[in-house]
Amino acid sequence: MAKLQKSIDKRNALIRATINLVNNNGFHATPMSKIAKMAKVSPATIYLYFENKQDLVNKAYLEVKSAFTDYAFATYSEEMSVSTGFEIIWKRIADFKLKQCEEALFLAQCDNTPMIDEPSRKEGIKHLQPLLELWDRGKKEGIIKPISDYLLYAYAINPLSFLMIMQQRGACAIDKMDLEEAYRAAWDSIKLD
Amino acid sequence: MAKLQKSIDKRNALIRATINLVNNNGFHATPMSKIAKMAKVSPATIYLYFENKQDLVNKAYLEVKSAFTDYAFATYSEEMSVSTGFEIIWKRIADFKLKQCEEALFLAQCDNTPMIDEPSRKEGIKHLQPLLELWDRGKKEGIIKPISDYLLYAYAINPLSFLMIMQQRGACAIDKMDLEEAYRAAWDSIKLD
DNA sequence: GTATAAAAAATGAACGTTCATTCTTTTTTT
DNA sequence: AAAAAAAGAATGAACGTTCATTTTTTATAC
Repeated sequence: MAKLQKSIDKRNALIRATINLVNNNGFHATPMSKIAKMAKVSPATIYLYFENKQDLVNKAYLEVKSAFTDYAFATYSEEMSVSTGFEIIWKRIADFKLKQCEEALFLAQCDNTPMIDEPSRKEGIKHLQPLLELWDRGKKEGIIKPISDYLLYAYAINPLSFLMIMQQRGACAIDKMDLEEAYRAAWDSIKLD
Repeated sequence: MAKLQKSIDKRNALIRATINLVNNNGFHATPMSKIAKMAKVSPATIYLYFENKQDLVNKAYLEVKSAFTDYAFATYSEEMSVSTGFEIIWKRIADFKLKQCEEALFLAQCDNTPMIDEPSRKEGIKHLQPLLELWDRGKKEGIIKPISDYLLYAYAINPLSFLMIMQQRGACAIDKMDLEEAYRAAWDSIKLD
């Protein structure tokens, strides 16, 4: 137990260090030596936990993505109405993106650069399935616009990524009012009529 | 003339090569030697045109950003009504983002990573001034929601970046109908009432 | 509990490679 | 023939990864 515990701590420290450094410097400007230093570990030790640098960043991506979607769907259940379900999910996503900025910023960087390899990227997308199913249901019930998931995502979810980045850079502060407003805009842009 | 012409050609070739390679590999995974090769130039020659690699990518960013905003505002004039002006600008932005994918993708990557240094990033933002002024006017006239420019941008413009990236990755194809729909959603989410 | 040996985990130094940049020479332009 | 532009080769630093050892943990015997 003690042994396993310790290993998990180190693994977590490595992932956290990776996220932090990649956020500030980008993937290729983050040397393994710095990751090791921040995680208080020898560079060689990283290779006991991960195959190589690419594997480290892929795993970091997938873990953060999982944490994100787990959080997003934690209070949602398929019995909810489409509009309630969407509101619940949207607000959880907003919460995550604006409060767990470090993780959210890392995901944004992963999604906007060639940093993550294609298989891991594909794997990451799968985690959004519950949202896509909700949208499908909404389309069948005539509540949500019959347009592609990409368009729905672009209108309703993606604006949150932009706001998160701006807030993270200190360009603006998003308050509760803003979020209420943003939620309404999101719902208005995907609901039918 | 011949000499100057030749120089500008080489400079352009270097910028284009940078954009292309950075899009596919990221900034730090794009060696000067490859940029030189793609531009059909010796690595040493790059340093006759740019101070160093950072300078090269900063200048590439600023030039693409200029091209983008020039295109966005080319058919807009301040005499137009707020709603007409917005429609004109929005559709030009959409046009640029979805047709000049290479440039647009490069900008997205610059805006979402620590690749560009802070002064150049600040400089790049200035180019959006006409849009911000239009929004100011709209707010004063009671046509546009009295919320921060960041929120307006997040709702109305940023979704286009997401769609561009998805289309570029081959995940989806955006057609004229989609764009008409997206425009309406954009306007609905920022207009007052 | 304590001593001991085998196994596992962790380390710092070293290796080979790659890269941004510079240097020296050659080619082109004036 | 002088000056400017361009080139390829060279340089030194930084990087990802591996190697040879050392330290820590685990398992076993008393």
